[in-house]
Amino acid sequence: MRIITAALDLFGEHGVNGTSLQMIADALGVTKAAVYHQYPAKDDIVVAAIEVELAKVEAALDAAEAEESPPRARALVLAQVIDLAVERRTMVSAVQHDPVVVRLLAHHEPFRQLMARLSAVLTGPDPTVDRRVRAAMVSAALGGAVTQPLVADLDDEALARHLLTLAEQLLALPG
Amino acid sequence: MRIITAALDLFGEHGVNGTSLQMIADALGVTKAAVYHQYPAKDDIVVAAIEVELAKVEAALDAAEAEESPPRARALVLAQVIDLAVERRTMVSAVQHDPVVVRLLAHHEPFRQLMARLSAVLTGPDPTVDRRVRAAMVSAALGGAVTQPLVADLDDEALARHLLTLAEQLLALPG
DNA sequence: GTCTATACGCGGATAGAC
DNA sequence: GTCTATCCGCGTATAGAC
Repeated sequence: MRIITAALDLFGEHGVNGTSLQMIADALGVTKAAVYHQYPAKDDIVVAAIEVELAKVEAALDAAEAEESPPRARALVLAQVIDLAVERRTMVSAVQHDPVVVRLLAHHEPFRQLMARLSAVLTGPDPTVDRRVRAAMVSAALGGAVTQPLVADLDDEALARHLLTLAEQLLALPG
Repeated sequence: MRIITAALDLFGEHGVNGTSLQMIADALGVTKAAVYHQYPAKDDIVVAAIEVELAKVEAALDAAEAEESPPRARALVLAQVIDLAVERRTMVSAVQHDPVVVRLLAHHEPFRQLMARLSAVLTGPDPTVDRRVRAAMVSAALGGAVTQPLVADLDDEALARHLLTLAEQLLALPG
């Protein structure tokens, strides 16, 4: 678990390919071999790290899907996901687009289903093309906006508040 | 120039760290040494590749900044940038968040100025916090949304049209 | 669980011939 | 401009002792 924490920080800063097992071991003050004892291969560390983060998204989805009203479900998920992204700005944005992560996730069925659930909540029950593009934009914007220099000076609370308002506004369909 | 083209494709697929000079050389059907003859180091290839792409953004900015009306300038830039992003979906999204690229761009003054100009056009002459968050979201959304599975089935023209409408909507300030 | 030691390949990079 | 050949370091991974 300490390995996962250290790995996520390093992945965020250097990317997965840019993070060696030596770096992870150094961050923990142990040797590479000690790390290998817990995870037989580097990919296993990556998968475990992603799972930890996605578990939080899954919890948010579970709560949201218990809601009756789609707009209310959407609001719940947005608030949670935004908090997660804002809290760990660098890591979320970097890992989300990392080619290694993308490849692992594309082949990982549980993750694909999770993303499908997230998309469904964001688009609502009637996923027109317009709503799908909106949902895609919001997904990308939440993960990506948090690292923009433009908003680097905003504290977490303020950034999260603005993002939530604007994401809601973009998803609401006065189009 | 062929090197840059090949490199950009590979960077998009594997990330910068995941792309070796051997891969680039193989893609061109030459040896590593031949590549080194034109670019003394890998970083030089990365910088050159980024410059090629950013030159297109710069051209759009030049045209836009000649406009009198800020909203009209914004619309011009948006249309251009969206076309660029949609046209080369994978590459733009991957390279934009690549840790190596991010680090190079953070230390490269011409790049920083270009990004500042882009931000200025997106926020308009009065960059309130609200407008800055909107601009950050749009920046992130344009580069990131194009690779979302949600919109993978849309053709370039349709995706670009929707993105432009929604980006405009998000930037317009009925907030 | 953690260590030392080591294998093996591939990474970036260079020298020098054609 | 492109080649062959080579250097060196670091990457992942394993073996085996404590």
